[in-house]
Amino acid sequence: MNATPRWLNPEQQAAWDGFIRMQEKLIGRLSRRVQADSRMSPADYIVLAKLTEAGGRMRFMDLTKLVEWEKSRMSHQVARMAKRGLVAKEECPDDGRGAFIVATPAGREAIEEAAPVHVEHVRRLFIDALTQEELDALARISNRVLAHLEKQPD
Amino acid sequence: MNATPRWLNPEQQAAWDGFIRMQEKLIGRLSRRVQADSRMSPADYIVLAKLTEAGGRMRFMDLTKLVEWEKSRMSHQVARMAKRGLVAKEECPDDGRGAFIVATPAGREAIEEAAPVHVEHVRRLFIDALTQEELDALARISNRVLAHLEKQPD
DNA sequence: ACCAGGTTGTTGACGTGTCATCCACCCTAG
DNA sequence: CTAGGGTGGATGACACGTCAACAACCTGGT
Repeated sequence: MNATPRWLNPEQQAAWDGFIRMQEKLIGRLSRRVQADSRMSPADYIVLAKLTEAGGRMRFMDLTKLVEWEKSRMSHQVARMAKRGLVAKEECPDDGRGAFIVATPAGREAIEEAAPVHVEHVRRLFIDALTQEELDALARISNRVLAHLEKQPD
Repeated sequence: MNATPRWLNPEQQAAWDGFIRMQEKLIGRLSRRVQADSRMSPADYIVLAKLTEAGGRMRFMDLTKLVEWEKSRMSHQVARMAKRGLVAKEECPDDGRGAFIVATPAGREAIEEAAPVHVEHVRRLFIDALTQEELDALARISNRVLAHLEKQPD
């Protein structure tokens, strides 16, 4: 009923399957290890990392854009992190709607403890699997795909 | 306070960051498109695909292993899919604990409709971004990481 | 015959992501 | 100065994944 759906050829299929499997296992393992070792989810980690890199105090929307998340996701995430004492919300005098997100001392302590653990796991699970040439090739490929996605509608 | 945590060097960092960004955007886009176009989640898709490939009727645990999921995840997923009429559960005469998962006609219809859409999106978002050499390189790299993960404890 | 230990599969609680919707506020054209 | 549209964020409903615990069943050794 439609002119042959153009299935993937075997090499394409192998590349896609391999990539999907690899990515699932790798991310899964890393998430579990980070969570188990540092009591922080990967989401907590990246938010706190970016926030403290930027001085530990940012407007909500700036943080959202920096991390490249949807605002609703960030809103939920920040709410949970606030409940657990990792960040705090302050209201913004300049803009009545606005909010500042601030890393609490507990948050700073958590990220400083988590960061070396995180990097060790990345090294152990990923970096150590590949040569520098392979890493370079992967970086190039990733950037190609990212560039392609940006040109692509939707 | 600790013998330098061995941060990643710039090339390693670039490879990791690029990979993570690419993988998040790519998977995110694909999931949203598949869901929007076919009313199926990626999880529905893979379960139905593997199930029908295998004849449309399998023991629960065999399906779980085939898809490489945890049994609890599969149990939840199958429950949701059963509620939506994509699969059905039958009990197993040989083993009192066991269950067969069966693709319903609606399930078969759904996967047959979704598959070409899915492959088109994979092609458009991913395959078309890369040359065959790059795809081969990525496949090799993925397999290296997978092999590395299998040797790695935890 | 029995029981110890391994399978099969479910369940509930919880954290997370998405979507749609909403409100409060800001800003600019008229 | 005011109406409308855009922006900053929050919220509620829902799908999804993980973990830990559990119930039911099978299997092998004694």
